Amino acid sequence: MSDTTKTELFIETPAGFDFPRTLRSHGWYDLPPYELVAGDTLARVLDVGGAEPVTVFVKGERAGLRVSASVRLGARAGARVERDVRHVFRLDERLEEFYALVGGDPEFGWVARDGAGRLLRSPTVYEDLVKSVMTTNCSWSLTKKMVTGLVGALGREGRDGRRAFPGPEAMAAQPAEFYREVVRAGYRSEYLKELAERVASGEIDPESWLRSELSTAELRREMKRVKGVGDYAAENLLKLVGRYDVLALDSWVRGKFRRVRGRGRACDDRKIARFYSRFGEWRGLALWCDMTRDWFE
DNA sequence: GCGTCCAGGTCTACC
DNA sequence: GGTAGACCTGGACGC
Repeated sequence: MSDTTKTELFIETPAGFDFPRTLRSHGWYDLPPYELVAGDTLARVLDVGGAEPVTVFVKGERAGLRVSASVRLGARAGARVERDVRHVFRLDERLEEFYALVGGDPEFGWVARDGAGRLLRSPTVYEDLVKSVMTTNCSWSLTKKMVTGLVGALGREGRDGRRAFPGPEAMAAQPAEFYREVVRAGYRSEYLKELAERVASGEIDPESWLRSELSTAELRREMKRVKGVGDYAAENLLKLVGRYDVLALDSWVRGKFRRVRGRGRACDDRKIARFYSRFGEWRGLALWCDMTRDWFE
């Protein structure tokens, strides 16, 4: 239940939901507009359709999330905030089948017990798409630099000075030089410009991927029509829209698998795929939980 | 200080 | 369909 007429909302979470684990489920919490405050609160600016964006602070409590907004919210803005918070923490995602599957596995039972498996995402698929392009072929520090530059330069500013993630229209209005010189996106600059233009014009609708009836293979092909989105980025996005029958192997996962499961010996992708194949349509999520287990120990 | 390597890959040309 | 080479950037590392 939630009260949308005040600046504070309480949103119930599903049984077993683990706030810290979801918050730090992967690196997104470390990229603007997300900001970790005092180690246990997620701050972020949300564009809720009003004259100015709103900063919200989300903190985990027993059985729910406490959401504080920077300004008094009307009913419509409050509903938007709740929708976005539910979306980014995946509160409506049904994981019972996954937990039943891993619960019967001696090595993966902890996943269900600990409430793992909810991957933090952005309020829009568009934001996840842009960020995914910015994670490719570079260090994490460069990804942070690019995202920080983009948000700092183009994001709408809230009352407290924090900025929202820019929408496709704002991004499409910038020349490729902006992405090269300000965002420092290098060869990705043309890709980002083209992506923003295609989304702003309606040629591509990333939000539709959330409810697409295409098979995972077909949706993957659709995602890869975006320049800058290859196998890894597409599969990462598939996970973020709730398709877990892909692995999204990158150099970090390959290295981690080698250390955790391969006894330090090099493993090719087929071996990694075989290892998680017993989890069927949930193999990508099982892989991610397995590779990040030590983050929370 | 400088050069090299490589990181949460992808694209294009070519076979 | 598979593969080689190019591609921006910036931090780490060796010298």
